[in-house]
Amino acid sequence: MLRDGSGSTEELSTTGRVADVLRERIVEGALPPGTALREVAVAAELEVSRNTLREALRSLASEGLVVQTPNRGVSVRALTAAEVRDIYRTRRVLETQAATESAVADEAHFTAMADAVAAKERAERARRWTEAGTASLHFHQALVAVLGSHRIDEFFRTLLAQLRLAWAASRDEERFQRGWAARDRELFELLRRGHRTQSVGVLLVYLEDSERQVLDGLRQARGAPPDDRSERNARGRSPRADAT
Amino acid sequence: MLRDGSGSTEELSTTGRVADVLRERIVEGALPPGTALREVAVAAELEVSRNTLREALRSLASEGLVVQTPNRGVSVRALTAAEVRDIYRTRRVLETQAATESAVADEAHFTAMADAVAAKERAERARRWTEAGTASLHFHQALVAVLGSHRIDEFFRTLLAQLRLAWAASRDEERFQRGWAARDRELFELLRRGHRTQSVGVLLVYLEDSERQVLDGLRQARGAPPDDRSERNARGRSPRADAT
DNA sequence: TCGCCAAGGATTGTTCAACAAGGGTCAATG
DNA sequence: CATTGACCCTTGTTGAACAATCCTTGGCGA
Repeated sequence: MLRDGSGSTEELSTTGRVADVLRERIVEGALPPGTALREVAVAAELEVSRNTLREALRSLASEGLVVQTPNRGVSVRALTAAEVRDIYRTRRVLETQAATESAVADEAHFTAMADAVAAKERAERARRWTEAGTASLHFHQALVAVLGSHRIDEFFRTLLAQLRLAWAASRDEERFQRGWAARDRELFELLRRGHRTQSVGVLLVYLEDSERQVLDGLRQARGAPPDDRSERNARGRSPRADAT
Repeated sequence: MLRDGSGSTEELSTTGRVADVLRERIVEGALPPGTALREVAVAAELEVSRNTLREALRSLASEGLVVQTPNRGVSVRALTAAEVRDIYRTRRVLETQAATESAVADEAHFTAMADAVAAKERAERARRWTEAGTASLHFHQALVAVLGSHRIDEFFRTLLAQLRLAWAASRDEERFQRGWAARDRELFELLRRGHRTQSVGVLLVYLEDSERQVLDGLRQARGAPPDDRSERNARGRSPRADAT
C-alpha cells in the first residue's frame, strides 16, 4: 500500500513475498512495535523455511521497520522520541526544499498531489482512517517527488513507513487522521498557486504540529498501559507477542 | 573506510563481517562493476555457508552496491549515466541545504570538515589517490551532517559509497582526485566564514563539474575496451569475473 | 523472606546437503 | 545459417542439525 506502484503482474521471489507480507502487517499495525518475531513461529505460519525468512527479515531491517539485536532476534521497531524527531528533521529538509522547487514543477506532479489530497478527503469523509493515513503519506510523497530523484523518493518512502509505525501503534488512528485533510488541502493550494515562501511557512507549521501529535501519541502509548514498557515484554509471557 | 566510525571493539556477526568485507572490496574497486558474485565461489573463499553469504548480499543489495536479478544472482552494480545524474541531483538537494544551514552550525561540524579537508590535502600531496577520494567523501559527509539528521547521514553514506563505485571503475583514480583538494578548501573557507549564498553558488559549480567528470569517466570506461560491455561478460568467460 | 546461583529450556546464529527451476551453452539438425 | 534440444551451471528454497547465547526457573543458603 505504501509500496511503489509497480503494480500487477509482479513476479516476486518467495523472499520478496514474505518481506511484503511482513511489511504490510507491520505498517498496518497488525504487528505492533516491540513485537518479537520468532523465527520458527513466523516461518511456520508463512510456510517458508527459516533461511528464507531470515533473508526477508534482513531486508526489513535495512528499511528500518525492524531491529535486529544480536542473539535476541528481530522485533518490530519501537520508535523513540529522538527517532521521531530525527524523522521530522529529515522531512523538513526534503519537503521544504520540494515546496520551494515546486514553483517550477512538472504538471504531472501536481496532479499526483491533487489525487492524493482528494483521496484523503474522501477517506476522511468516509471515516476510513487507515486509508486516510495512506493518502496523506501519498500526498507528501508526491510533494517530495518534485525533487526528481529516484533515490530520494525511495528514501522518503522508507521514512514514511517508519512514521506510520508510530501511528499504527496508537490504538485509535482517528485521532491521528481527523481534520488533516483540510490542512493538506490548504498546503496543496498554496503550492499549486506557486506561493513559494508562504507555502514553506505553512508547511513548517504543519510538520511542527504533526510532529507534536506523534510525540504525544508516543508518550501516551508508553505511559497508559500500566505494565507495558513496549520493550521489556517483547520476549516472555505477553499474551500475543509472537506473530502467529 | 566509509563505514561509520563506531570503531574498535565492535562484535560483529558472521553475516555482518562478510558484508563488510564485500563492501570494502566493492568500494575499493577490487570487484569492478558488473562482476558477478557467484554464491558458491564467494562463500567458499570467505569460508562461510551459502546461506550466510546470501544474507550479507541482501544487505549490500539494499545499500545499492549490488544488484539482484532473479535467477541470475547478484553482481556489483554498474551505474548508468542516469543513475549518476540521480545521485548528483540528490547531492545538490542535501548539500546546498546543508551549506545554507551551515551558517548556524555547531563548531564541531566545522572541525570535522576542516579535518577532512586537511586529510585530503595531505593525501593529494602524497599522491595517495584512494585515500584522497575517501577524504573528499568525508568532507561532504561532514557538510551534510550539519543537517543534524542521523537518517540523512546514513542515506548520504550509501549514496557516496555508490558514487565511489564509479570512481573505482575507472582505471586511474588520479584523474578523478587530482586538483580537487583546492576546491574543497575553497568551499570550506566560504562555509566557515558564513558566506551563505556565495558558498551555495560555488558548491553548485563544484557538483556540476564533479558530475561531468564522473559521467565522462563512465562514458570512457564503457567505450574504451573493445569488447567490454561491462554487463555482457559479467557471466561467461571473462578471465577473472568471479570473486575468488 | 530475600537474594544468589546453577540447571534447563528456548531461541538465535550458522552450517551442510539436497533438489527443483531457470538460464545459458553448444552441438546437432533441418 | 537459424532453430531446436540436450546438457550443465547457477540460483532459489528447503529441512535438519548443532553450538552459542539468553531467559527462566527452581533450589539453595543467609
